Amino acid sequence: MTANLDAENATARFQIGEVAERTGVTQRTLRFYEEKGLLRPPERMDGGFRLYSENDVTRIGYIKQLQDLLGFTLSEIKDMVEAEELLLQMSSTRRPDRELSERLQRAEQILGALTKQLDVVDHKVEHLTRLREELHGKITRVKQRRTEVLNAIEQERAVATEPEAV
Amino acid sequence: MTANLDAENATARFQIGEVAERTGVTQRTLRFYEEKGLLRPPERMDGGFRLYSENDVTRIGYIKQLQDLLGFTLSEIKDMVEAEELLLQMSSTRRPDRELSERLQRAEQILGALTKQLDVVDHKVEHLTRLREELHGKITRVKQRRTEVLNAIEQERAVATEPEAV
DNA sequence: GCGTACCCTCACGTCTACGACAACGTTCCT
DNA sequence: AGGAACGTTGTCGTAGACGTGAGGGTACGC
Repeated sequence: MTANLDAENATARFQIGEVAERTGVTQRTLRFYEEKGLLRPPERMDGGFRLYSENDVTRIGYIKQLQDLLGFTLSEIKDMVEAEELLLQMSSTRRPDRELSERLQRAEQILGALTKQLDVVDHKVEHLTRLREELHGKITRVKQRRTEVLNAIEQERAVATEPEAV
Repeated sequence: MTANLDAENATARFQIGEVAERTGVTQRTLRFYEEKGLLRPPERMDGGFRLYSENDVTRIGYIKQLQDLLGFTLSEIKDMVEAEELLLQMSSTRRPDRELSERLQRAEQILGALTKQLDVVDHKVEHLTRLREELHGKITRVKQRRTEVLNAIEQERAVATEPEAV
């Protein structure tokens, strides 16, 4: 049982400060995510310092995306990244066969999560494009009004400048 | 000075319960929005019951949109709806001229808010479409894996069914 | 004129997603 | 070996966005 040289191996590790800087989230947030199960507990140095992998860094970006773009709560995001986790496990699974039905079940589970995300994304895009149209309409109308007002000002100035003769 | 028969006049009024039901937000939330300046204080019946106009109802929907779709905070939304307010006032302004520069300034203000919104919408759409592509990719990959697993199961079954002769 | 459904204003509670210390240990460089 | 920079686990605080009663008034159909 070749120990746990699980997929990520000779890749670089970063400690929390660097990760925070690179991802733009605070150290507190990183620990918080870990505490909430959004990030698997990273490795530690002998002294207890956290060591994140490149993989973790991308996952953090993914979490931020789900949060900022889709407006998911952290507990929803947890489910999502768990699916992602499964996906990674599936891709790099070295157990060659056996438990085929289990692997199938995982695939279905991941598919479920992914299609759910896609659904949300599609809905959002749809609503946003609708909103975009509305905004466009409003903006052109306001611009119209603005030029009207500008013309009025123009006229007023002309009248004021003109010598008071009738 | 024809009293304040401001734009909304002989239109129907609804009390808070009905508005809550129609808009899908709680009564508490409606009062909260009012308290926070997101909704102008509605009229009241003699007894003090709130009376919302159709206009208010649409505005509430607008607020929800800004919150759910764009992820704005309520204080940001407040600015937005204030701009909307100005837009309505501008459209229905019966003061025919005078204060032209003021009207211009309002137009600019509204334009600012609207273009800001449009910016956010565009950014969101862009990011979302990118995310959509990623999801699509992942989904097809997982489906690929799934069919592989299904084939493997198929084969296993075939082997199991086959009589044990070599 | 009374019952019931609806509404009012406080005021405190809650949940999420962290921020901000305190008190203390670790690394690493010189 | 010592000190600056960095990290650790608590614990408490906070801002935003409401939820949840308490205690009481209002609308209106019968």
